[in-house]
Amino acid sequence: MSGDSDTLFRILADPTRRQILDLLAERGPLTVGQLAAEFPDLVTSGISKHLMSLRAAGLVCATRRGRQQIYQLESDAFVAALSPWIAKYERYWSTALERLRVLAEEEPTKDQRKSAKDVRQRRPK
Amino acid sequence: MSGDSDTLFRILADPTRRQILDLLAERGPLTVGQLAAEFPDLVTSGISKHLMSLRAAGLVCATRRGRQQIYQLESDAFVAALSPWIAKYERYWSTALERLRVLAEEEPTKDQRKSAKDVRQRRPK
DNA sequence: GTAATATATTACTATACGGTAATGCTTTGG
DNA sequence: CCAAAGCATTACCGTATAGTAATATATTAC
Repeated sequence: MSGDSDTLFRILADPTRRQILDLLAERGPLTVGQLAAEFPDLVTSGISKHLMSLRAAGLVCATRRGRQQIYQLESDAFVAALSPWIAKYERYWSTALERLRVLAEEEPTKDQRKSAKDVRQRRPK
Repeated sequence: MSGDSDTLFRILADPTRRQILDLLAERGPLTVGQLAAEFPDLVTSGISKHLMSLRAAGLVCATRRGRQQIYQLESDAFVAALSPWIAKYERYWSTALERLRVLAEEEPTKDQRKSAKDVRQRRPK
């Protein structure tokens, strides 16, 4: 059932791992050293451990070149792993699916969100 | 940066919280007791704590009716919180976005993906 | 009024997990 | 061959957190 979602979301829970996925997604295949260079506060072996987790989850794959490993996003598996979960909320997404492209073309750095708290549903007595 | 994604994915990391979101998404507003009834292995106060977390994250909201609280999905905030992250992988999704609807229109409950043409009558040996 | 129901809160425990340091294993370079 | 580079693996530690039990608070029922 959701047995696979468990590992997926456990993997995605860590910000370092998410950032690794981000880097691989936007910059293509990278070695462990190149990835570790993006995390000055972390030790290389820590990055390696994260990469092993991502690899075990099938979200990335690696090919050796000499003494270095080149990691890259397993985009198909990545999408395939998340799609079923997202599909469960399809009716909520559907209105936003078109906005997704718009949102991607606007600057994604700024994070201004309007408060959705004011839409309080009132219950008829 | 990704400061808000951190809390979001930390919330989604727990399978119980994800299931709560699922229930609210597919069955509409529910009370704490109704939700707790879906988790026989857990104590009600545990569910209440999860609901507090979800509430603090803005993913659900609650309205009181007498002595019971009715929780419901904050679908707008939910979509708004996830969209920026999903948008980062937009080019990987784009090929799958159309498949999302197809995937949602197939029965999402059953997870048998074997071809139905081989299902013929079983013959005892 | 009192008792029972429905939820929230607190204190506590156990486990999981991210991080580091140390070590090991290949591969490249001299 | 020897040393260094690049990465993986192990052992260990600190902390975050999911779970429970107990208690608290508010509302309905009697």
